[in-house]
Amino acid sequence: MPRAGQDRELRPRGRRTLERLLAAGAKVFAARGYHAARVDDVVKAAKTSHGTFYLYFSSKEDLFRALAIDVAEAMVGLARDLPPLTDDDESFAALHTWLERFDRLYAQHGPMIRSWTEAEIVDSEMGKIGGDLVVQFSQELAARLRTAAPELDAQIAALALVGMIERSSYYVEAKQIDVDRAELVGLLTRVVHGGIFGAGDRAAATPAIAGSLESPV
Amino acid sequence: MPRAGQDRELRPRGRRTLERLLAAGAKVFAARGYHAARVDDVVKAAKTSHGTFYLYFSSKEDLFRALAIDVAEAMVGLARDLPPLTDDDESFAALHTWLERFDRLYAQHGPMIRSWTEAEIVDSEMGKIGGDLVVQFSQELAARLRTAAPELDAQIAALALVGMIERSSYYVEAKQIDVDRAELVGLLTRVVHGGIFGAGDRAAATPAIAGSLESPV
Amino acid sequence: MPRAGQDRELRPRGRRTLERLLAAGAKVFAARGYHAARVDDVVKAAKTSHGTFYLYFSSKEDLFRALAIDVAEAMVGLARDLPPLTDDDESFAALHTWLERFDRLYAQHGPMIRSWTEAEIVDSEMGKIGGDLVVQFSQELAARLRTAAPELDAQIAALALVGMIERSSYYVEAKQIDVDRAELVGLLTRVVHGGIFGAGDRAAATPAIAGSLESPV
Amino acid sequence: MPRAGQDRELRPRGRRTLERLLAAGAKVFAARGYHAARVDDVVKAAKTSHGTFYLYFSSKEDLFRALAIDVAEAMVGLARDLPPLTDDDESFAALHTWLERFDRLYAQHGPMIRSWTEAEIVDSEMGKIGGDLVVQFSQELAARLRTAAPELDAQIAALALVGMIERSSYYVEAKQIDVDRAELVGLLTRVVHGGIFGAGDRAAATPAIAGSLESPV
DNA sequence: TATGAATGAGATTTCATTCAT
DNA sequence: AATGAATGAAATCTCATTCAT
Repeated sequence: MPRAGQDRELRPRGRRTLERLLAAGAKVFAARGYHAARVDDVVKAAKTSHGTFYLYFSSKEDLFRALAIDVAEAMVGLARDLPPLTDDDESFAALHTWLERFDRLYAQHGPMIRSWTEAEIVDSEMGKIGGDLVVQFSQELAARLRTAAPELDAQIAALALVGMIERSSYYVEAKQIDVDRAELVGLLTRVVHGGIFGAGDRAAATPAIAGSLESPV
Repeated sequence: MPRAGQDRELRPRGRRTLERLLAAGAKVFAARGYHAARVDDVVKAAKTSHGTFYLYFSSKEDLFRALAIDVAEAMVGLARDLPPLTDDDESFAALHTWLERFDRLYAQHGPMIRSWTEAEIVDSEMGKIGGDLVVQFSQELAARLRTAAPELDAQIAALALVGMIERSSYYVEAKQIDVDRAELVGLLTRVVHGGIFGAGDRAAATPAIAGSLESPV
Repeated sequence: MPRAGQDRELRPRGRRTLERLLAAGAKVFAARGYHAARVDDVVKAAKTSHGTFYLYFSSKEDLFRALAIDVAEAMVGLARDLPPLTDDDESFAALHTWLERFDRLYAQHGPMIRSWTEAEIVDSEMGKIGGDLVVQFSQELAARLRTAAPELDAQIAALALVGMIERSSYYVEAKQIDVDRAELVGLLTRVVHGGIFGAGDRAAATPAIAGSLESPV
Repeated sequence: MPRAGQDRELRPRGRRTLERLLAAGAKVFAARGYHAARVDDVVKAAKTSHGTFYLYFSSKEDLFRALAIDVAEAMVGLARDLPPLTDDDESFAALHTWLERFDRLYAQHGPMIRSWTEAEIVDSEMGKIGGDLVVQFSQELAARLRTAAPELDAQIAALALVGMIERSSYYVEAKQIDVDRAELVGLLTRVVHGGIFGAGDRAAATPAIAGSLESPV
């Protein structure tokens, strides 16, 4: 019995069925999240049957993984295209353009990315692609930051900035707050740039601080 | 049967049981996440019975809500204490102190907040609490920003910064990345401050941008 | 520990509590039926506690039995008062008066009587009182019928008539059909009387019938 | 999951399973009554699984309803065949034949009807089906009565007679009393006929009656 | 290749009854 | 005599996965 896996040889009919299942999965996971998504929802949306589903995927998680990998690849590709960061108008414009691409990609894949967190799938195959998208993203950004703002801890700064970008898009996408996308991108560009190049050395202003963390709450 | 709700009159014994259940809930949700958490895990951790659980909470979700509201309240309280923002060392130090408090609170409630994100997608009411929290947070921040950086759209900027602060803590807490807490707080302070006061007007650098959003993907 | 039973010595306070529980039980069983009635409903209605309930009754069934016995006694008392039946106006009027009493009693105890069937409590103590109310009732009626209409099988006829009387009241009481009580009683009187004294011998009209019962459906 | 409802398209296998479940339901409800019947009993009797049960019925009540509707339909069909009633031997014989059919149908569905009574109290929709049945029955009878005995209130008389017929069968079926079926049918025929045509106008015998209803109990 | 049907472990929830004060 | 709290067996229902055709 040829078990699961969408990488086996497929004839045209099978290919179409696989496509339908993937599309249906994307739709259902986006609409209901990983846990609330029912295999039944997926097969109904794909106009096929349970039996067929398990012909193409070994489990619900397997389908999710297939979809997540696509998203991850698109996102990792984007991360690689992050422009070098310098304190001039050209770099600013390039960053802006890049954030626009991010925004569009997020608009497309946001729901899946959100389900991702929910799915909590820690898995080797997924790891191969990028373990965590955020890590990949922040590593790319960190590389740019190391030359752009050597006085910042590139690793942490990258993390913070990726968090900002992702969450802003998330809030907007989830419609928890209603703002204009173009404005958001414009603002993000300025704040990211400002955060990197406008973050002067205020060491003098925080002398006793490290210690205070150890003081009682 | 005296149905659910932890707001009915309680004797010492009942109060203790309630406390045990809340503590157990926090522990279990933190350890396994909302979906994987079983009422059975909770009652075992609280060393009580299923029946007793439903004496205090009408459902697993109800318990989660009770815990989430506690967290939300603590967080909203913190938001109110956000200091005014000006471009000087004093404000910088105040922001730093505030971010330390945020960090500690997040360290305390992080696991719950993570489960929250997970629960959110399925449950609308839960989403409302979470959404409200973000809104409250960003409104407080927006109020400070309006005077601090009038050239930024306060609403959006606040959203972005809240996203950054929250996500950074989230990533760290989720141990996806291992960084020193004090360093994170220091960096966040600098990037937030820099993002606000270092975000000069680069309008000239983005002339054709609005249009580009309308171009096909 | 002085277990259950409402027949133990009771001080004034205890007596009042018992009374409240009985009243509450009557109300709750009437409103929701035996199975849907919750001990909790009863103790709430009686403004007392679960613990107290089991001080007076050994179980939910025990309470039901206590109430059922009261009803049964009232009904059996009524059955004994059934007047002799003769084919004259005097007897007709007496029957009418008796059916009025039945109607009133049923209005009072109907809900409990209905729960009775539902409760399906077959029990020795209950048996002592009357096993089945219907049996007692129809026996009394059968005794009157034996002299009134010797050509009818008194046992069966009594059963049928009791069924008619009880069900009519039931339908009206359950408001499944809306009719005037006085009219119902008037009509029942006429039909019962007519059924007894107007049921001439039509043996000739049913010669081959007994056999037909054995023919296939 | 293809949710419940036995009206979806079914292949032979599914049809057989459905049949098995219906048969098992009838058996279990008959044997234990509505409340004491467990879904587990049903699936065991049908030699299938819980999961399968819920594939065909959304709940225990749903199964009961399906069975009840079958019974109701059979009964309503019978009601329609009620012969016209006139005061002669032919009509008497026709009524007798009809009551035989009723008796057979009741013998067949009696156990379900008994469970019905039990379920009715709790469930309103079920009550509606039961109520409807009585209404339909008595309406058919009332139509015949209007020409047969215009001096009786057809509506109420029909109700009373239906009550008698149904309850007699019920008592016998519930084995509360042991009588010969043929004799019961014979007697019912005579009493019904007598009740209709032998119920002379005794208005003179009940002058003060209406008022007496208003006197205190 | 496809499918409808079946499965059953496991999750949540209820509620009569008992406990401890 | 009274009570709030606790219990846990038992019931219903869900749904990812496998079976049989």
